[in-house]
Amino acid sequence: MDTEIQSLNDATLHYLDAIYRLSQDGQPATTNTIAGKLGVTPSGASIMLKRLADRKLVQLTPYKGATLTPQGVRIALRTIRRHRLLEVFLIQVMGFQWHEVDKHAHALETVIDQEFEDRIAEITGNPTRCPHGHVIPTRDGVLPRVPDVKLVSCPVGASGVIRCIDTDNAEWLEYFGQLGLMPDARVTLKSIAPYGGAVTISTPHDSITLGFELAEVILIEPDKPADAWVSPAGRPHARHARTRRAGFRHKGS
Amino acid sequence: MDTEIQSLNDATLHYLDAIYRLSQDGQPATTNTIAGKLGVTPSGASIMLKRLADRKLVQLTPYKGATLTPQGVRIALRTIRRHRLLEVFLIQVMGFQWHEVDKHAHALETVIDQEFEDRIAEITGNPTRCPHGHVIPTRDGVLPRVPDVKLVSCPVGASGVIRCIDTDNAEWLEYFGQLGLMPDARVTLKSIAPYGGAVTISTPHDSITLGFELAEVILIEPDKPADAWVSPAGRPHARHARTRRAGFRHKGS
DNA sequence: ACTAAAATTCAATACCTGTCAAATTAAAAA
DNA sequence: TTTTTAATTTGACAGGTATTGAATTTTAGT
Repeated sequence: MDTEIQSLNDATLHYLDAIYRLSQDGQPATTNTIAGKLGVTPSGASIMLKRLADRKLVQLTPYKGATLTPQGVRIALRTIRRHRLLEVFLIQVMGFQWHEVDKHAHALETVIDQEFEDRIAEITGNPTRCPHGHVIPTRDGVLPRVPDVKLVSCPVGASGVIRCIDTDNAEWLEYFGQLGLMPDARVTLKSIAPYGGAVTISTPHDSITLGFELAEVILIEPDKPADAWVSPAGRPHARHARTRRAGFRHKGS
Repeated sequence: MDTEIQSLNDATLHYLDAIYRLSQDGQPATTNTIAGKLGVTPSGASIMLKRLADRKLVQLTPYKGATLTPQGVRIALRTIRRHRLLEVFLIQVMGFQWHEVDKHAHALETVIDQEFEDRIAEITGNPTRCPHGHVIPTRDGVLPRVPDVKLVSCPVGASGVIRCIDTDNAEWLEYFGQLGLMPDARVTLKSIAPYGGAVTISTPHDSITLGFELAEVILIEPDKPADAWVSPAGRPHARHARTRRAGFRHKGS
């Protein structure tokens, strides 16, 4: 009610956007990663973080990192909604390719207003996901939960439907596009070489091998819920990798 | 070659845009009018003008006014092209109304890049005029000449086709829209009350009376070229009101 | 030509976002 | 625990755009 998005400028919105995405894993966003994502020096980011904290948009613990306040989250989700709606629009209406839209959406997301956002949403048919599969926050600022899991955290043999290619790297996206690895594609995980090695996937047409780093950004909705997966020893896998550092533990119990 | 548009920021582009349009009548744009158009104080505009002059984008004569350098013109025309293409796009593709588009185009014109401009041009079919009828500069920076003349500078009885409603006042535009006074409408000038009084116009359907200030923004392409008009005394009218202050002289000789 | 009014510029200052280099704090290694 | 390394913050400063209010120049009126 107090701080409204119209009164904030590009820089602020981009910071909030970045912080939101970097802290989605539960960990606060660090000064360094924020600076990296925004292309400024850590000093610059540090100064700006303090300013945002003064404005009660972020919760800052010096030397530890930043999280958004509820205010900050609201604004970040608004910007993220605009970004993702724009991406849909840019592909659907303007004929851009999916690896081109992020940069344009980034430039536009901070200058469009509510009227424009609403118009885009209407024209594109109120989509719930962006072209890469990220969930679009609703108009009233809710980010719906989805059952997406990392392909590489599924057991070998698992199959499902790609829901999201979770990267903003245009080159990677172009490559994924060429391979047909995009939302709605069916995939089966064939093998993962140990210690971050190559990942082999099959689609109805192909067998594809990717580096681990690349494969890691593929999110799927598995045919069987994660709960049903059973490890060789007969124990169910942990549902989320969130609370622990890695998705897999290679040592028993 | 030297100063490229990508390296310039919003403020600079908006200034160049404003100066271009204010100096289109041949007179340099004054500090005051620039400030007024941009919503800043004259002091602010003055400072900025000096900065633009340092960058060789404007030709500044202190206390007299500013004109764009060829560099400045190039950039202004680029921005104006983007603005007007965006206006077409906003109506044609996004369904906005013609009195709404100026503000959105203004916000967007400085953030889109060449690729985006080209895409819009293509989608909208490379229009030559914006929805209000202003000529769109070509991609290589040429503003085509058109035979538009002020309706109120035509002799009573003249008729023609509206080519441009030359204002960015949203309320006026909405009103003109309601009256059907927009590009392509046929009109005949019925009367002009002297000393800036009411102007009466007829369309195929209506007879409309407007205040002089409002009527002044209507530009038409007359059925007969201006050269053919003959004043009561038998001498042809001046072709352009440019070199003199007013379109009309009420005193003889 | 002289004065009053209007337009313009200047001076001092502010805000925002950034930089670099130095100081500080936290985390990791020995 | 001490030392080394990495991450973060601070300080000093810059660039860009604005403000207000005072000084100046131009224009218009008598």
